[in-house]
Amino acid sequence: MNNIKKDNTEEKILDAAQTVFIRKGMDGARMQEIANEAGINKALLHYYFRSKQKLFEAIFKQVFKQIFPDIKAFIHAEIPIEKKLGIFVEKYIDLLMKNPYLPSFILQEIHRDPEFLASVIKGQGIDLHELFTMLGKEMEAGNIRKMDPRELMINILGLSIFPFAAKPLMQLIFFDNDKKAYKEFLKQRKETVKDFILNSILLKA
Amino acid sequence: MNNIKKDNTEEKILDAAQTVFIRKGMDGARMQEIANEAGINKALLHYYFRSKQKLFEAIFKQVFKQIFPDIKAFIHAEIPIEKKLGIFVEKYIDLLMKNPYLPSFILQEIHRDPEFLASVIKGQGIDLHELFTMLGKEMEAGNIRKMDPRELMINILGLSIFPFAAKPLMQLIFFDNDKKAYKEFLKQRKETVKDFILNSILLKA
DNA sequence: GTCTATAGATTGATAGAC
DNA sequence: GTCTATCAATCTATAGAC
Repeated sequence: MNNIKKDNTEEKILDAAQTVFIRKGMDGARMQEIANEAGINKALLHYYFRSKQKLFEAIFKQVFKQIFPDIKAFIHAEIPIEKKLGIFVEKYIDLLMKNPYLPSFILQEIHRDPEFLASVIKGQGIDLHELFTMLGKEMEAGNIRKMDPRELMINILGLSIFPFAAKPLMQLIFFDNDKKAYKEFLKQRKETVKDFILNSILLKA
Repeated sequence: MNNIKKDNTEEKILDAAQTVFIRKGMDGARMQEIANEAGINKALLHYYFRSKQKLFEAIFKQVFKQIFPDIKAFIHAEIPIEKKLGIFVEKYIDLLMKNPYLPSFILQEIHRDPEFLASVIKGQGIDLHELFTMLGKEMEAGNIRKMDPRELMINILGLSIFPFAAKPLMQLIFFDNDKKAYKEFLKQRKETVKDFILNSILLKA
């Protein structure tokens, strides 16, 4: 009963709005284009969602949840730290390969309306305390190099996200605009990013 | 004679346009706002630059040059590779600290109009061949771990750029929205990013 | 609930005086 | 070169019929 794709109007609008907003951003998106994408009329958008702003906020919240993968599940898993980090990187890059336009959309909107971003984050109750203490323990135990855990997290995110956020530019200057080659490169990064990080932080016995 | 700030109208327009376009992007920027910022009238914008599009293109080209620092100067310098990479990272992060909104602006626009991006890059004649062969030689000589030089470059760029591109989000979730603390964090990254990279790629003798 | 038609507001661009 | 006034196009939002 769960996998049956709803094809009621509200669902169609949400799907269409997500597509258009991610591609064009809040400023660039047009209600007409969203209506076309949904195969309905412009007025219906305002019937279901009061305004462009409200529709956008619904989409942003929905999309934003996706960039916080389910990390709690494996923070306390009984596996070595290098496995944990490896799984995180793989899951994250997998997510980005399925939604390659997500990073640039988020990066754009967090600058456009930081106050709204703050309200969304508050509403999500994101808690990174557990993550940091877990990393701290691994450093104390001498398993990984001692460093600011926030630095480590931002490095992991940067290495994973940047090639997607900057795709058109990187593809152009480093891969001669060869789409296939760049896609292959991104796929391989599930391994190379993992190696790059572990080579840097793992303390060789 | 060189440091005298031109205060003719064209210069004022270019300065104002850069400020507004970087803050709002092409779609979000308004000609009225640029005119206000420049302290002149809207009609004058169209007198100097024919259209919003032409004005934007002038700004983009101008801004884009800044993200390609003068690397040729030190590619062939007679210093060890770890020094070279260190200098590159430091220079790049310095540049970003002076222009913190540059990354998000570029990332936004390369997605919005990739064809224009391609024309700009062609016009700049960017050549990375020398850089790659230099890195290749260092790998052959056993000074750094063997890897795809494009991968190494993208990792360096990602580690340097991402914390600026994602500033509002990172500052919020990792630093409790403490502006000062995040700025200090970014400053320290001139060292920590360098360490993170060298720890990963340097082959210990 | 869904549509057509249109109002109301914003904005890029131009005309014309000085 | 610079300004005021205004046009023309675009876009969000609403009114009203079905």
